[in-house]
Amino acid sequence: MHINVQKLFQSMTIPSIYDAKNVESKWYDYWMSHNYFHSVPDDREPYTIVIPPPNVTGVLHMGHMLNNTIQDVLIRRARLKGFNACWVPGTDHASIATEAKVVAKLKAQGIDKNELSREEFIAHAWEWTHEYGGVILEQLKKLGCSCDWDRTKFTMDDDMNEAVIKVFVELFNKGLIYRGYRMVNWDPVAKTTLSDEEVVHIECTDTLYYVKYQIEGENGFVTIATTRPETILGDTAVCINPNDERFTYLKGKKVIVPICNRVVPIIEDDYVDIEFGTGCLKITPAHDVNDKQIGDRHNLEIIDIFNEDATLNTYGLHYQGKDRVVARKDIAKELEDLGILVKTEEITHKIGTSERTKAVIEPRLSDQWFLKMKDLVKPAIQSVLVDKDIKLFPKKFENTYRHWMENIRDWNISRQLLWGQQIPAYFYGDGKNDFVVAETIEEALKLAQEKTGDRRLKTEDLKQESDVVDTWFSSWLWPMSVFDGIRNPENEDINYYYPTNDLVTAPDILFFWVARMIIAGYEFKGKKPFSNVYFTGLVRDKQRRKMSKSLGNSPDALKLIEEFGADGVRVGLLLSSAAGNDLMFEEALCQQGKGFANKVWNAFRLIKGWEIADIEQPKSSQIAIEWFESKFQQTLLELEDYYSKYRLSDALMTTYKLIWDDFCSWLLEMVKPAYQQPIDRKTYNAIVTILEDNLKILHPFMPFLTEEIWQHIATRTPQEALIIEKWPETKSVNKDLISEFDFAAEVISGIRTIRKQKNIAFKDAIELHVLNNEKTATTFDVVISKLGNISTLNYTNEKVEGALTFRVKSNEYFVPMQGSIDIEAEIAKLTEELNYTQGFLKSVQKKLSNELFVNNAPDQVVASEKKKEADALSKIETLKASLKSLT
RNA sequence: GGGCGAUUAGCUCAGCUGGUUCAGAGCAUCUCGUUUACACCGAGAGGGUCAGGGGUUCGAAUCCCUUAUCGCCCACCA
Repeated sequence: MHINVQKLFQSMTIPSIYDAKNVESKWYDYWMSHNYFHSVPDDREPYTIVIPPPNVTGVLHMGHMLNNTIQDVLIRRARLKGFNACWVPGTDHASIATEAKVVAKLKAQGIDKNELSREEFIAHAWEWTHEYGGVILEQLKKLGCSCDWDRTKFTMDDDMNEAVIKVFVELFNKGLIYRGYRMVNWDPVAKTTLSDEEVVHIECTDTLYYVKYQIEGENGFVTIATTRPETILGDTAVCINPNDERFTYLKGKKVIVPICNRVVPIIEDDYVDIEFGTGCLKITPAHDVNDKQIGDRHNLEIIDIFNEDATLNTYGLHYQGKDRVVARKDIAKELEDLGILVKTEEITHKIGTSERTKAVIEPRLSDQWFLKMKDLVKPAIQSVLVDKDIKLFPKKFENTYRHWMENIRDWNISRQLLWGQQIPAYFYGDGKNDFVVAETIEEALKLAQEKTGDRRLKTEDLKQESDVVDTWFSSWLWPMSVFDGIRNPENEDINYYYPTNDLVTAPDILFFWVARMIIAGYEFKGKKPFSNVYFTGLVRDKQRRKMSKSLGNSPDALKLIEEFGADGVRVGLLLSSAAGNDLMFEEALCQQGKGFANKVWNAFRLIKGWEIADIEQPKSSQIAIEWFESKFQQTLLELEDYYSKYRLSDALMTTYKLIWDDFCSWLLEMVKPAYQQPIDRKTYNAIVTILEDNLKILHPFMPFLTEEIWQHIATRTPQEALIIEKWPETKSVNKDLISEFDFAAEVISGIRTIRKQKNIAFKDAIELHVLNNEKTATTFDVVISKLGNISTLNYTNEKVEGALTFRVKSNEYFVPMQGSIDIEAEIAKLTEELNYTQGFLKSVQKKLSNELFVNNAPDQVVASEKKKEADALSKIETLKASLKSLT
C-alpha cells in the first residue's frame, strides 16, 4: 500500500507526457545565465564555427532551421568532447534585399528614395535594421542554438566596415582592383549592376522576329533575326560570316537600319553562326555582350538607347520613355506596318535574371569597379583540389568548385546602392583617372595632392565614389573579420580561433560566399578560413518542390517548434537529411521526434519510480548491464565514424535505435524488477549511469530534453550541467557478448512467437528444453528465463515429445504442451524449412564444386562457404530427425 | 551546348576499394496485445529481377558500355 501511494505521488509530479514547451525556455534561460555558450581563448583546443549570416531582414525558414540545427549539433558535441567550442552568430546587411525593403517601406509612407540624401536614406535603413534585425537571431534561440551571443556581429558594424575598406585599399594598391568601362549586368529594378554570380539564367519562350534591312543604294534587302527588335535603334552594323557564300555579294555594302534610318556597314565576323536564323546578325554593341566584342573588333560606334530603368532614351525617338518590353511590341508593330517584318517564330532560350529582384538583366556598358581574380584564385584551387587542406562534403562539389575557379572572371564589386560600404575612392577632377583610393579622406587628400602636385586641394574638393561594394565583398571576410582579424591581424582571438573548423551552408552560395572566403582567407591571412565545408541539401516539400515563401509551402518554423518542441523539430529535420541530399520535409518526422522525446522521458520515469533496496543483484541484471556497456561502446565507435563524415542523420538514427531498442526494449526489460518489488542498488546505480551516458550522446540532437532529465536525476551545480559534461569515455568492446546476446534475442523471439501462436499469456510460466547442437554459450540463459518467463530451462540430449519447437541456428528448442499439438502444422513447418535448407545447400555445393571459384576466390571466402555447407548439412539432419519423430 | 550526380521495399534513404553486414534501416501497411515507464506503447508479419539492355568476372546493387527518366551546376549563340 505504501508503494502504491508513493507511485501515485510520483506520477503526479512527473507527467507521462513530456512537456517540451515549459522545459525548453527554462533551460535556454539557464544556459544563457550561466554563460555556457560564451567562449574565450584558453588552454583547450578550440572548435569554431562561424554562422552563415542570415539577412537582417529575414525570418527563420526551414533552410535556416536545418542549417542551424546541424551547426548546433556539431558545436554541442564539440563542447562535450572537451573542445573550447565557439559558435559566432551574426547577420548580413544584404544590401540589395534590405535596400529594396526600405525603399518599399518609404514608398508606402509616400517618400521617394531619390528625394532623400544619402545620409537620410541610410538613417532609415538603420532604423529598419534595428527594428527587424534581431528577429531571426531570437528565433534561433528558440531552436536551441548555443551561439556565443556576446560575439554577435553584423556585416555593417563599424569594425566590419573598416575591415572592408582596409581590404579594398590594399587590393587597389596591389593593382588587383581597377575601375573599368565594361559590359556589366544591369538590374533595371534595383538599378544597380550585379556580379555574374547574381545572374540566374532561366529558360523561357520568346518571339524571334525576322526583319528586313534595306541595302543602301539598292532595292535589295537583307533579313536578320532578333528577339529584341527594340535594340534596332542601337544597331551600328549588320554582320555576316565571311565563309557564308550566300552573302558574298553583300561584302563592303551598307544597310539602312529601319525606323532610325541610320546607315551602317555590313561587316564580316566568324562569330556569326551560318545555321542560325538567317545567317545575318544585327550588331548592337551597347546592349549585347557578343555584339560588344564584335564591335570592338570592328571599331563600331556604341549607341546606348536605354535609361537606367531600361526605358528608352532619346535614341528611342518616338519610343522615348517607354519600357523596353513595351517598346519591343510597339516596334514590332511598326516594322509590320512598314512591311519589313518577314515573319516571327517562337523560340525557347535562356535569359539572365536578377537573383534578387527577378528582373530580366540588361547588359549595359558602364564604369564599374572590378577585382582581378585570376591570381587570387590560385591558392584556393591548390588548397581544395590538390592539397585537400579544405574538404568539401559531399565531395561532388569539388567538381563544381574546380569549374568555377578555373573559369573565373573579374568580379564586379561596385553596386549603385546606398546601403553598404561606400567605395573609398575620392575624385578630385572629372577625368576618368582623377581619383585616389585611401582609407580616410585625409589620406586621400594627401594622395591627391601628391598626384596632382596641387597643394591647394582641400577635402571639400574631393568627392567620394557614390557606389557601395557588393554585399559579398564584406561577407567574404566573415571568418576573419568576426575576430577582428583584418584590422588587428595578430590579436588573441584571431590567433586562437582561426582557422575555424567547420562551415555548414547551402550549396547555392558555393560561389557567392564559400569560394570567396577561401580566396580571402589565403589572400589576407595566408591561411584557410575553415577545414571542412558541409553542404546541406535544400529543404523541399513532399512534392519535391523547393520550400519558398512565394509557394506558401514552407511551414511556419515557430509554429512547428510550438507544436513538436524544438527537440522534436530538430530530430525531424535531421532524420530526413542524408548529408548533402535535398530533404523532403514532413511534419510526420517532427512527430516522430516528439514521440522519441516522450519515449526517453518515460524511460526516465520508469527508472525514477523504482524503489531501491540493499538486496542481491540478480545474475540477469549483471549480464544485461555488461552487454549494454559493450553495445554502448560499439555505438560510440559508430558515432565517431558518422560524425567524421558529417553523416548526422545516421548518427542520430544510431543513437535513436540504441536508446529505443537496446536501452528501453531490452536492457530496461531485462533489469526491471517484478511487480511492486524493489530494485537492487547495484543495478540501479549502473542503470542511472547508463541513462546518463545515453543523455550525453543524445544531447547534441535533443539538448532540452536531455538537460531536463539530467537535472531531474540528481541535484546538479552549474558546473555539472549536462551541456558542459564530458562525452563518455571509450572502452573496449566485448564483441562475443554482443553476438551471444543477439543469439539469445532470437531465442526470446522464438518463445514469444510460440506464446503468441498458442495464446499463452506472459504471466503463465512455461518450460523450455534445449537440444544444444550449436554448443552455444549459456551466459544469457538467465535473461532468456526472465524475458520468456521460463520456469525451467533444461538442456537435453534428445527430442522432447509433445512439444512446440523452434530453432535458432542448429539449436532446437522445445516448449512442452499439454493438450493438442497440431502435428500436421508442425510437419508442414518442418518440411518447408527442410526444403529451403536443401536448396541452400545445393547452391553452396555448386559453388564449391566449381574449380574456378575454389582456385580464384580468397581462402577466407572459400572457408566461409565450407562452413555454410557444414551448417546446412547438420541442420538438414536435425530437421529430418524431427520429421521422423512426428510421423 | 558542356559538365556533374541520381535511379535499391508504398515513402525517404544506407549499402566504402566486386565475395560474411548483401539485399538493409526508419517511416508507412497488416495481425495480435487493456503485462504494474510510455498507445507519443509492446510483440510479430508482409513487402524489392537493386531503372531497362549488354559486357567484364569463378562471382556484379557494387566495375565498364548503352538506353530511358529525373535532378543540379555552368555557358554570350542572335
